[in-house]
Amino acid sequence: MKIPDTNGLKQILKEAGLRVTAARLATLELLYGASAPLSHADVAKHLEEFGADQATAFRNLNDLAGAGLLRRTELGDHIWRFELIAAEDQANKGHPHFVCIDCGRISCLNEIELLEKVPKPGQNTREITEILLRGHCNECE
Amino acid sequence: MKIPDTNGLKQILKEAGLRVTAARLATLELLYGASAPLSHADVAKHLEEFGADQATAFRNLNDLAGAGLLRRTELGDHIWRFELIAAEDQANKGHPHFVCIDCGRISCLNEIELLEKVPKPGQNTREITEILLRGHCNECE
DNA sequence: AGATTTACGGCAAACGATTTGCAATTCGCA
DNA sequence: TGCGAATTGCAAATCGTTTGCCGTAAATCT
Repeated sequence: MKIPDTNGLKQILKEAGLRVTAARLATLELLYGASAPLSHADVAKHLEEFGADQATAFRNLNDLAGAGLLRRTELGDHIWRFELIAAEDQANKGHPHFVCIDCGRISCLNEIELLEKVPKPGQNTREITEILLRGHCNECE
Repeated sequence: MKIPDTNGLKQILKEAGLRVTAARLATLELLYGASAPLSHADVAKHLEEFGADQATAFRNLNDLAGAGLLRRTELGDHIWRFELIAAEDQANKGHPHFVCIDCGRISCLNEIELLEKVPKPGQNTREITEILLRGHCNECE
């Protein structure tokens, strides 16, 4: 994903009706560089290097999610994770996630065929909002 | 679902390698009568009438789930819920599950095409062991 | 640029859900 | 019936997350 420069990030925040602060810029920047959803703890740890507090991380993530910039998901391990809602992603519902049941790492899948395959409503399913796959990742032998 | 009598429940516990205790029998009985997954709190409240402790409820649910009698799910509200794994379900495991994030009910999908589509290992995924879909079911308007 | 308004950040304490340590009790088996 | 291991009760600890309070900084207006 293309990472906007600082001015771009400021723009994004302003358009969302949020004030531009160092913590928020750092949060957005981190998320733009991430390849999978990040937990509150991930972001908080990163922000601590800037002297920012856990509570700030939590509040900002929730604010950003509330403003529609982030998606807040729960992948089955009782930890909220946040990921940018990419422009091309806003149109559809989001991509499948993969959880490694050994190391817990989360990754994003972009297999479009899968997305198109699944959401057809069945006899029980009216609307599918999330696809989650579990298994073993390549790094856990 | 047909509810086994007390002897049947004892049998189930023994076969799972668990000791038969009053708390476990009450837990199983409650779950057999439930029409949707129950939370720890639901079960704990029920067990308190028998003088049993919260911790016992929690431990038993996890033990039963570990023994393969219950399924532990997360509906997106950060509360674990437990549901009996039906006999016919235990036999053919490996099919995708669908969780209604409104009522919590879990249904089994048997769309083979999906199964074949997904498990091809990607750059992160070595082996996929579970497919979980979340969304709204037809009965929750 | 300076004053004003108000959102935001820092810190610590509160919170609910879940887990754990430990001693006392109960279960299953010989 | 008695012993050893599994289970329980109780309280305290832990985890992820939220909140209150007050000082600070960002946006707006002049």
